[in-house]
Amino acid sequence: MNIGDVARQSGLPPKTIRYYEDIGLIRPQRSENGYRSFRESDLHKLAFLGRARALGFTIEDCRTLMALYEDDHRESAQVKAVAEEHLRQIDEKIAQLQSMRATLDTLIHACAGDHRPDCPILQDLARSDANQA
Amino acid sequence: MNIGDVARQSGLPPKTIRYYEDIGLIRPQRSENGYRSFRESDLHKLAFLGRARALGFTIEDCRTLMALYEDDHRESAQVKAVAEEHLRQIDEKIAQLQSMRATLDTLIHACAGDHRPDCPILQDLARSDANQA
DNA sequence: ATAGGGCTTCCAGTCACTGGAGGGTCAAGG
DNA sequence: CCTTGACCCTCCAGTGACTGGAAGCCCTAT
Repeated sequence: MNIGDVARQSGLPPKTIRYYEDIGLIRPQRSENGYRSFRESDLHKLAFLGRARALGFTIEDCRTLMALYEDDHRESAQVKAVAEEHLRQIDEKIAQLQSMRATLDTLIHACAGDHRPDCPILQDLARSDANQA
Repeated sequence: MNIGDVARQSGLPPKTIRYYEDIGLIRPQRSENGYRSFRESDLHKLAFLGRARALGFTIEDCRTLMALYEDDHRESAQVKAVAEEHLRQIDEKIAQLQSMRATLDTLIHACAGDHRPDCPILQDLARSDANQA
């Protein structure tokens, strides 16, 4: 399979697939003409990577998860630990975003949004106390 | 005021302040020794920027918001539009994260997390259907 | 022979900083 | 007067995970 085929089948752009080879996540063979030649196992790995990335795992997490996947002597606790740490980080980010969202929503509702210059949003951003939240 | 003073007062690292000058968000004067010399108005702007960034606005949004802040003929509708667009993006991101979170949480709960290799998390990542969600 | 599509590599850019090297400035203490 | 330490300066490179584009080769069909 050429890169275009695996791109279609894995849903990943060719650029991304080349990048994954660059950073050593996959090692496709080469045809005589220099084209990358992907086996089923490469496609499988790319699909794995695509799904792990879709769950928000970092590339380094993906590397770890793939290594665990290919390690017959893994313990599921190792996988779970990676996933739990990631979940914690997601929760943190969600909390951050929700806090921003709450402030922003309040400000937006306080703003008339008309032709006049008076604006509570700008007033809040420009307020002179030191509170960064 | 030197950069250290404004850093302490604004809560922004000196590096960030220099960066903001680089990209034209502020224009502090210079002392004879070459040091940046910040006026109250610079400090005010930096505080404004810090708060806008804390609400998740991009640098380009900050630029727009600062311009509006300094424009006596602004209409609050312009500010509100920027804020509303940003809110939409935050909501999108929250939704994405919550969807990841849900999947991840399910997988984590399905995983024993013991010394055995069997792991529903890896099984899911390696499943052979094309569903990327 | 040429046109098109696909493939290759390499370089640069994204976003918003952050770290570090290498060096100048200033006030205080010995 | 010298040194120490805390400042400050610029410039370059790196972060994460790609993405865009240029320049050029390969392959098939007309």
